[in-house]
Amino acid sequence: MTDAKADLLQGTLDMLILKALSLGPLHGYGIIQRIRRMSDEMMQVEQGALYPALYRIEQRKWVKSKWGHNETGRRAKFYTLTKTGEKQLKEEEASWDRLALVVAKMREAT
Amino acid sequence: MTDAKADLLQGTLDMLILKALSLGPLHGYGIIQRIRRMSDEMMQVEQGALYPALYRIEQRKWVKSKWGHNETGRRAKFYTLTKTGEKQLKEEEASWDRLALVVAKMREAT
DNA sequence: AATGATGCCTTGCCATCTTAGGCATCATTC
DNA sequence: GAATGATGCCTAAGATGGCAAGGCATCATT
Repeated sequence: MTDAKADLLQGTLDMLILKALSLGPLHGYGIIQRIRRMSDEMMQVEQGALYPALYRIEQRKWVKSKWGHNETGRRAKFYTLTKTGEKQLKEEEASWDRLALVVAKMREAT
Repeated sequence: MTDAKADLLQGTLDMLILKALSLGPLHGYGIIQRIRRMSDEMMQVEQGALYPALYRIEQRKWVKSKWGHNETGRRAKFYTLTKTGEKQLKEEEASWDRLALVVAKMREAT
C-alpha cells in the first residue's frame, strides 16, 4: 500500500517535531524514529535536518533540553515541549490547515 | 468567514502556478489574480515570488511563454502549460497528497 | 497633475533542507 | 579479538526558493 516516501516541505519539520514531542519527552534520535512510526513509515527525517531544527526551536523556547540516559543507560539529550511550544504547535497546525484548504479550493476551482 | 491569509510553504508555489495555468493560458499578473480567485481570496502570491518562479518553471519546460496582448490591448507575456507541465502538476499533487497523509497520520498517532 | 491599477522585472536577504561528513559507545557477529 | 551496524551527538557546504523592496512603463480615473 503506502510505501511511497513523502518529501518534507520546507517549514513543516518544526510542526512534526513538536507533534512528536507532544506525546512526551524524547531525545533527538528517538524523535526521528517516533516520527517514522507516527507516519506509518512514510516520513524519514534526516539527522542533518533534525539537529539544526532542534537547536532552532530550543532557541525559540518551544522546547527545553536536558541531558539524561535512555532506558539502556546511554547518554542522550532529552527534549521536552514547553507551554510556548504547545501554543506554537497549535498555530502551525492551524497554518497548515489554511494552506491545505487553499490547495483543496484550488483543486475544485474552475 | 475565512479572511485569514494562508502562508506559502516553500515548494508549493510551482504547483499553484501550474494549477492556475491548467485552466488556460494567462499572463503573470493575471496568474496572481487567478490564484487569489481560485483560493477564495485566501492566497495572495507576491510578484517577487511569482516572476522568478515563472522563469524557473519555463527553464524546466513546464510552461512556455509568448508575448501578446490582453483584452484591453496591453502588452503582456502569456504562459501556457506544456505536456511536461501537466505531468509535473500531477506529480506535485501526488507529492502533496503524500505529505498531507503524513500530517493526518501524525495527528491521529498516539 | 496625481493616483492607482496593470504589467514586467531584478536584487539582496534569509530560512531551511540535503548531502556528506566526523566522532563516540555498545552489542552482535565472524 | 575485530569488524560491523545501530545508537547517539554534531557540523559545514551547497542549493533552493520565498520575501521585501525596489525600478520602470502604460493607462484610466480623479
